[in-house]
Amino acid sequence: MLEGARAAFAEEGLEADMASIAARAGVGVGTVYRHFPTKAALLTALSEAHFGGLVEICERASAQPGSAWDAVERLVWDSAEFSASDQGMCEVLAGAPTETDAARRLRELTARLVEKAKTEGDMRHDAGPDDIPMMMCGFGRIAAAQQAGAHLDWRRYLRLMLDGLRAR
Amino acid sequence: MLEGARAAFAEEGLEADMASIAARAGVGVGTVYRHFPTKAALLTALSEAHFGGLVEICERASAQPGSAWDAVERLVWDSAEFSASDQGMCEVLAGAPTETDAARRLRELTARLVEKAKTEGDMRHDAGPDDIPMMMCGFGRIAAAQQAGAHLDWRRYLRLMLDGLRAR
DNA sequence: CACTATACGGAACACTGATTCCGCTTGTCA
DNA sequence: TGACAAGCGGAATCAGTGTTCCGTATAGTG
Repeated sequence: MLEGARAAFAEEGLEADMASIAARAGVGVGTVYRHFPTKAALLTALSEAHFGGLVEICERASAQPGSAWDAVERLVWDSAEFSASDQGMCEVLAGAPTETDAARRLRELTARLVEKAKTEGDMRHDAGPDDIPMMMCGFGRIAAAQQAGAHLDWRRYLRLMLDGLRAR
Repeated sequence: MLEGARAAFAEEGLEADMASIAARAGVGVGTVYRHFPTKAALLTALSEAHFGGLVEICERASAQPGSAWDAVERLVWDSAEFSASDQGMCEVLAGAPTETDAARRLRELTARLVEKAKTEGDMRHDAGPDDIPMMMCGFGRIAAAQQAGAHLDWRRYLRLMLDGLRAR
């Protein structure tokens, strides 16, 4: 059920309609509504799961040996790879800051890492706690556009952005 | 008429409805349709005008004395300032690449400037012709989100991005 | 097997927003 | 002044999509 919805949002973006979601899940729309009261609730559940995955990626990156900057690069690339093929989640990343537990956790973890990388001298001294979320917001837009056919390249975007964030 | 529509899109974004547009123009919806066959046509006209403004900014920046890199910085900041307060145009910038004369012209001008800045050695050697449009795509998303209340900062975004684009 | 409870599918409904259309106003001309 | 044309406003219409509801199928039970 969740899997079908995920597939629908992933391929069609957030405007995927309930009929399409239900079809992919192999059920009728009524059945979808028996599990989730609204489309928004369904999307929230999916987003929360995705952000949970991002938190895990972030924790894994933080735990790895090496500098905080290495961890930042690692989490950014892994998060992007984890999200890029999912149009729906890219649109969520590009949207207004999500206010769920996992999203808050994520912001906290990235802010901490940024702080550490600054004190280690690898990140520009004026980096702020929201720079990673901001970068991922832009990433979401560019990845979604790319998936929709624009000839943009999110890997290139991240390369530029990370270079901009690194200490000179 | 165009002015009313511009105001509506600027404040409410692209989802501003025809009733709101008509109201701001001080006319009925029928009158709007007497000038533009569809909402999309109206938006296209507005976009074309905006891109015309961006082309002008770009030409002015290119013509100024100084390095090509200076011109790039100038055009990026001026374009952003020119667009940031208009939610509708930010969404257009963030959307799929616009296919109008002015937009194509703009891509051409920025690509030329990038090429020049590279040969002058101020821009990273692997910069591509679409790097400026890509940057402005991200800008559009972040500026629109900021205007909608998110605590993001498009000036900061551009600062990072430009630093990423500059030669080390 | 007959009966009931549960879950399901998808047609019907409700709402939103773009587009159309018609009666009315306003200005022009004889 | 009265007939007519042009332009206008905004109610009516149409279409797309989220949500509800009900007849039907299924599984469990005595």
